[in-house]
Amino acid sequence: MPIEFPTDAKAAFALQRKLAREVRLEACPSQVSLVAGCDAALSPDGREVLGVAVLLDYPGLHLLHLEVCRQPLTMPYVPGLLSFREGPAVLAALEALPQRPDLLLVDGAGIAHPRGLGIAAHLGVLLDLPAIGVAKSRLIGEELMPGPLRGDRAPLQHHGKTIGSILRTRDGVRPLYVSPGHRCTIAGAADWVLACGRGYRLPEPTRLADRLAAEHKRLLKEQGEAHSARQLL
DNA sequence: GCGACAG
DNA sequence: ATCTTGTCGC
Repeated sequence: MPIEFPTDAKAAFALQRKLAREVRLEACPSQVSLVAGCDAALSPDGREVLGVAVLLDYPGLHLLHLEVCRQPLTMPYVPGLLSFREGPAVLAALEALPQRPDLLLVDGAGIAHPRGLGIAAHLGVLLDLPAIGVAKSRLIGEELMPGPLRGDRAPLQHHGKTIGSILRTRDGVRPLYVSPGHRCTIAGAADWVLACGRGYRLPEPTRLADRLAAEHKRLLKEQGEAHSARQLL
């Protein structure tokens, strides 16, 4: 049974507080040759979650492998409980990768979360992999703006504590909210996100996972429409 | 009670 | 996330 992802909100809260204690903020890996990225999308009918995991080489950042896993949607979107909605499908995709990555970049928050366990931290702990949360918008923390140039960063603080970085990954473009997920430091997380960048706002791992998730969803939609058309003829 | 709120 | 066209700027 998927004890990792209870459907009940009470159980989910309790599990987050428990797993948050297992998060380790240590030095990020120095030797990285494989980087993974993950994201999710909804199936065309909105009843399933498409978990997507990609494996890239480093520092080349070329796509080596793509894995897509479909799981039934069991939870509505509730801020703070995202991992219980997308986690099952994304975890399955990550576990299906042919090799274990040295680092994982996740579309979503790391420890910059109400209970310290955003989806990047949740997945990082479950897989015991160095993980980084790369969010496109803020979940918690003060909205301090970094400088306008790529690489500029401002501390993401909450209740006086720094929990991540607001990082500018492209000149003059909206910053990303980066926080460590597991086995990584706050500074190291931002450094790795920049190191995995290829000129776009999103670092390659999550950018590819993002794009391929949308691509796969579109394919499913076309297949569904073709099937419906045949039924009519 | 009133706002805020990853994807 | 998802619904959606054109449009301003490098």
